[in-house]
Amino acid sequence: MASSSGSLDTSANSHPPVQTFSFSTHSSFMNSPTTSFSDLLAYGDDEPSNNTVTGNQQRRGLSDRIAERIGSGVPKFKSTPPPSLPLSPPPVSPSSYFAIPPGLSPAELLDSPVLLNPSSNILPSPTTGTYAAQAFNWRKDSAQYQQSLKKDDKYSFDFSFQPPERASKTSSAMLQSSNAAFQSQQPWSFQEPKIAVKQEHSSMQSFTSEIAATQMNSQASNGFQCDYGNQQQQYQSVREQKRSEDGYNWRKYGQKQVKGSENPRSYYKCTYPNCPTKKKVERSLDGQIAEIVYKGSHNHPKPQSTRRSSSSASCRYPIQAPNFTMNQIQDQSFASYGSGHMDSVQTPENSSISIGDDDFDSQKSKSCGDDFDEDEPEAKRWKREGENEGISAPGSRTVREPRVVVQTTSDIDILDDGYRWRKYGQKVVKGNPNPRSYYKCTHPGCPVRKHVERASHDLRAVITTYEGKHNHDVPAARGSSHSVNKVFPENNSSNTTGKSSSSMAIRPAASNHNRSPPIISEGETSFTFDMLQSPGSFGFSGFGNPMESYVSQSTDNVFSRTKEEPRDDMLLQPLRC
DNA sequence: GTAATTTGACCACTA
DNA sequence: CTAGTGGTCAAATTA
Repeated sequence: MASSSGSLDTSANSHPPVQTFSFSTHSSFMNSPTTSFSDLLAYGDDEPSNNTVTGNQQRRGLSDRIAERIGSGVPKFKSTPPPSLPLSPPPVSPSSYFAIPPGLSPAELLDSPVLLNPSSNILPSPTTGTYAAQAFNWRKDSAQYQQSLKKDDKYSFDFSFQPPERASKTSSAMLQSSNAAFQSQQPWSFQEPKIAVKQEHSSMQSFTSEIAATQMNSQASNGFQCDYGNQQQQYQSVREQKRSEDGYNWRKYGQKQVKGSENPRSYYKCTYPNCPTKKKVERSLDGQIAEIVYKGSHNHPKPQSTRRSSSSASCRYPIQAPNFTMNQIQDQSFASYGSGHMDSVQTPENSSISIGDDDFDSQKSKSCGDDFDEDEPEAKRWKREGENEGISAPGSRTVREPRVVVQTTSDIDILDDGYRWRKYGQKVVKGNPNPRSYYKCTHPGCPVRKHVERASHDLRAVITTYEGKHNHDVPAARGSSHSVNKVFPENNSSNTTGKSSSSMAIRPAASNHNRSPPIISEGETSFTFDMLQSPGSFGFSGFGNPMESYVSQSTDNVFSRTKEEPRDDMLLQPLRC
């Protein structure tokens, strides 16, 4: 993938409104006006390794970066924790892009795995990277940024934009950031993670997801509790400190060069006692995250924002669990994917992922993708593990099932990911009673395929697995926003072989600019702010279907849609605290 | 001195 | 059964 260094940026202004999403303020939960978007952003960093980055680097103000980029430079963002975001007033009124409901911090939104999707249509497709792209373009310039950073693993991946000053809280700031985040073209687009490097994996796993996931987690654990008030503080504090990317503390317990990838893979465990969550991070040589895969779900709330100032280990885990945490939400939604980044956020329940080994196997054997071979094993394992670990504690869920808007695919569907797909098969694979639909990208010569199935564990969860990379751009948007969606530059890089992993890896946003907000690749869950706001609580109904639901920014009510799944039946139900 | 990271070795799983 | 690969352990190293 190309890291688009710079390219993204300036165009920021140009962000298509489409991407904009408005948060309608109905939800109480979002009420805290204070949270700034930047905070959100700040929340993002995930990499454990951040630590290594020098403080300066890490701390480097986002503003600086932005300045670099927007004005002049491209913010480098990558590994280091994005320092603060000094958001300069958005060229365009943020509001135009979207309004954040009071109480809801954009940052949170960003954090939320579910990215906001301006257009309800948008599905973050792993392959396309739909969401991610926009939201997470930040990293695009990563290369540059990285350079500035250390190159060894130590990079901090902090995704978080840490606003240097809370000033950023200002709505405008928030807006901007949000915009930026959501719009690929945002002024301060961050570098793309080179993730792209491994697009194969990345397609599914981009860190975007991670970010999102993590963010979500953050929110979940910390934030999404009904009382939002605290969050602000948390975030704030967080900002100041270097935070783990996803908000959790991780201990690296291994690193290895895996076959099929030039990128070393690092293994991390959540430092929280007895927390089974692990994650694997592949970084490109330049230090950018190429792939992140979460395994298991956290059985604890996210560490408080103040979290680890210094090293990851020190993180503090809040003892109290949030009343209503994203985790819960996630349970439904993200959890299903098992280990996705979402997992990180998620509670154990989450881990019930449905992607079964079988699935992968079947893919492989069944001709789905060549590439799968490589990925599969891992994915399988993790999935498996995830399943085992998986916990689904539906019972605890507060969240109601989201209303799912199903995009039905007829012959050719334009899925949320912005690409057009032709259904070419359907099958029940071992390990999952639910039929798996198989789709091919309709673009001539494009090898990308994907299959979608409902998680066996949780019908609400839809598992979408992408195979291959798109060798073309996202088709014209079907709705306004769509064009935006494409997140991942499938096209870009060299790898034609994209693998999609079903694992919930987060993949960094693709370089493509015009894409929609960050995406959780696998989970592909998004929810609209509306959802969030939706009365009752977060309304994260969207979460119900982690992968499936997307947030639609659109003013409409929230509704998550299940990706492809024909779950019409599902209705969004507002979450309640 | 403490804590985190690194790194080689070992183990388990799959083909 | 063997080889290959990935994941984890744990001692050594580094910060």
